[in-house]
Amino acid sequence: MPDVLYAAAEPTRRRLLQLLASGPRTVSDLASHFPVTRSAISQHLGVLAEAGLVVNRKEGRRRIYSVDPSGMASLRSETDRFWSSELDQLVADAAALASTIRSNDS
Amino acid sequence: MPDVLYAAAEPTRRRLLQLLASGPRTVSDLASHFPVTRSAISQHLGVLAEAGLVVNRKEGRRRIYSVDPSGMASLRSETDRFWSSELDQLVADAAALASTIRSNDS
DNA sequence: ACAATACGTTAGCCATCGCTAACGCATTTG
DNA sequence: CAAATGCGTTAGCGATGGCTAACGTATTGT
Repeated sequence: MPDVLYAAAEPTRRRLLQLLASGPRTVSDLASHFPVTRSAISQHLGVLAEAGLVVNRKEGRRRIYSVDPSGMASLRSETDRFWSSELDQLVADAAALASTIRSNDS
Repeated sequence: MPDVLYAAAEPTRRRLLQLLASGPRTVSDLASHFPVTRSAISQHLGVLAEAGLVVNRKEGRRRIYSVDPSGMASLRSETDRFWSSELDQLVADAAALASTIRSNDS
């Protein structure tokens, strides 16, 4: 049970999840959006599946991947747990300060 | 300019950011919360600094690290950009389905 | 049956990562 | 002044990561 956040952090896998957000896709379809081999995409999908973020069903000779909502929910909760109230506060203060600076532009 | 999300994903660095959320801390103070060497922590802090997530000021012979609010804000925006409306919808549906199942418990 | 398609799997390469051990540099303390 | 403290830096090691090339396996089309 690998760390979902760690699995989702890799740039290629992030894009894969975003592509799958619009609906189920085949491996070749997904691979066509990347400069790397289909094999590489297949391995990335394997990592995502192992982390519980995607599932796949076989349909004829194609394998169709889709997002696993429950896995994504646990990813969501883990990121929410990271953004503690203190961190949120810091970010909010930074945003307020930035807008103050902007309003001082000459 | 390394990928902020990738830099923040590493477990030790995540905890470092959470520790720093409660306020500025010295390197030794931070290192005391981990099973690894102070050198390792120092290098992790270097990665976080390079990603713009933390800053440090020298105070006597101690170096005090704190969260860089603007860097954390960009991390925040990048995670928000990841959670597209489609992904949010999937997670929300999963939560609704889960509660439906729970209410069917015997 | 045979070729083509849509995959997964594996070996192997090279880069990166996290880490420790050892050292060096400034700063404070005695 | 010398010793101690608080750090950064570096070399080097083992492990992991992402990738390609090559091959194996179902499944479909002709």
